[in-house]
Amino acid sequence: MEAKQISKAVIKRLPRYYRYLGELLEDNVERISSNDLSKKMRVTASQIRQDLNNFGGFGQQGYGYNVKYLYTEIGKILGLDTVHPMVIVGAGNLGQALANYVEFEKRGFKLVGIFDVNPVLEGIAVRGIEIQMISDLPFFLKENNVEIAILTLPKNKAIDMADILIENGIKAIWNFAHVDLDTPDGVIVENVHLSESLMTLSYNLSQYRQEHVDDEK
Amino acid sequence: MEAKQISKAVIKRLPRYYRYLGELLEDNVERISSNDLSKKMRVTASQIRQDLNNFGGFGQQGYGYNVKYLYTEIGKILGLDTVHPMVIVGAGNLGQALANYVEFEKRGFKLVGIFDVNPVLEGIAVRGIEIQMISDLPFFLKENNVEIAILTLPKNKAIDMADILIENGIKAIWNFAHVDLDTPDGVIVENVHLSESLMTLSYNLSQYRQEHVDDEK
DNA sequence: TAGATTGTTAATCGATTAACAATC
DNA sequence: TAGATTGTTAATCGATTAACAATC
Repeated sequence: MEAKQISKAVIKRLPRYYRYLGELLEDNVERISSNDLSKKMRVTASQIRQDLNNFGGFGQQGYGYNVKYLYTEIGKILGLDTVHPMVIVGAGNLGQALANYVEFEKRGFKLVGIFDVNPVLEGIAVRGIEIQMISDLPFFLKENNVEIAILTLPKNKAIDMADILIENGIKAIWNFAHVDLDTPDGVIVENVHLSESLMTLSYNLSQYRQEHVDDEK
Repeated sequence: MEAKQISKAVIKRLPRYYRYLGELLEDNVERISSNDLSKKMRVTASQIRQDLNNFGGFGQQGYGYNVKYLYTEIGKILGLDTVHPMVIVGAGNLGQALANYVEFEKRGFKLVGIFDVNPVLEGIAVRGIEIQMISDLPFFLKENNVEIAILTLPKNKAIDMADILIENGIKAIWNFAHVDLDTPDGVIVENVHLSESLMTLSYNLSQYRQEHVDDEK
């Protein structure tokens, strides 16, 4: 099974390739060279060729890459060729907003359940899906073969909930809580730390201003 | 003004240090060594010391780092010691969810306005702030000295809106639209590409399953 | 003073870019 | 066949880790 380990940096770039190829496909572009793509994406052509060759030779000398083919192949690599049932755990503002994100469905991420710890929310429907209590979770996850959980609970509740999710067979947590979850081998965590992203923005803003103090008259 | 350029990797780690130090502070921990912090954060002590020394010598030999002092200093570096008025542009589900994120206010990010292009939304209040139309934006931004815009419009509208924002003095865009914005020098973009994050999760999930096919009986 | 721990230099590791032979 | 462009090796660049002298 020993596939050559692919670096995280490469993986993080794959969805962006996928997005650009999707746009080219919509524009009915049939083929593209690494050089042309590199100009669009503002990366080096060398990087594109290196990245893609981690997964196989998708191109053809003298021709470039077939857009449709490459798009499909990257989709497969990203696991977008199968349907992933998902649940949202935490039906607050963010949880509800994500529940309404129809984009995900297009990529095979199918929301099948929404859960919360707050009894007040029980039975309220979000995009046609009724919010359930955590007590119903174990049965529901098994019944629906759910592997992905979106965790949008506040941080104090998120840690315990992660344990419950893992106990009940969840294999991947998309974590929006401001904590680092500690999970066993075989359970993946992908963090979206919004406040950290905003702080990075803030740093860059302050930084730029400091560097250009002299510019002002 | 020529400060040594600090790498993006370091910047991305700063908010995480800030978060851990904040937690230590809450737990009334007075000092911590790079070694102890490294165990908590699961990074090397060497990296912590290297990272911090980009900004100055915050520690003391034989003692370690004073938690409160270091927390404050990193806060300053991140620009959290000043108030940043912000507007949300795009009052859909995600925009409204972010509007309700009180966490941000604690860090100095103050939501002052919400805008949308859809006339139906005009006047509706989200957390006490009435949604305004884009026509009111130029005056509002100047009046309130707004430098940060949260862009939560669909991608087809986001590009034009970014131009409008920049024309009206916005210096930083927190971009949730699935496009790469093209901005002039001096305007910062921080992307939150949710679908790309979810695809990364999907890749890792598929990958792990493939690598462990043999494990199943 | 002795022990602890930083700040910083040097060594290693990994990722990006450049170059070019292979080949469509 | 000639031109274009990939796949891939080699060179460069940057980031991480290790080591240790400086110093509290």
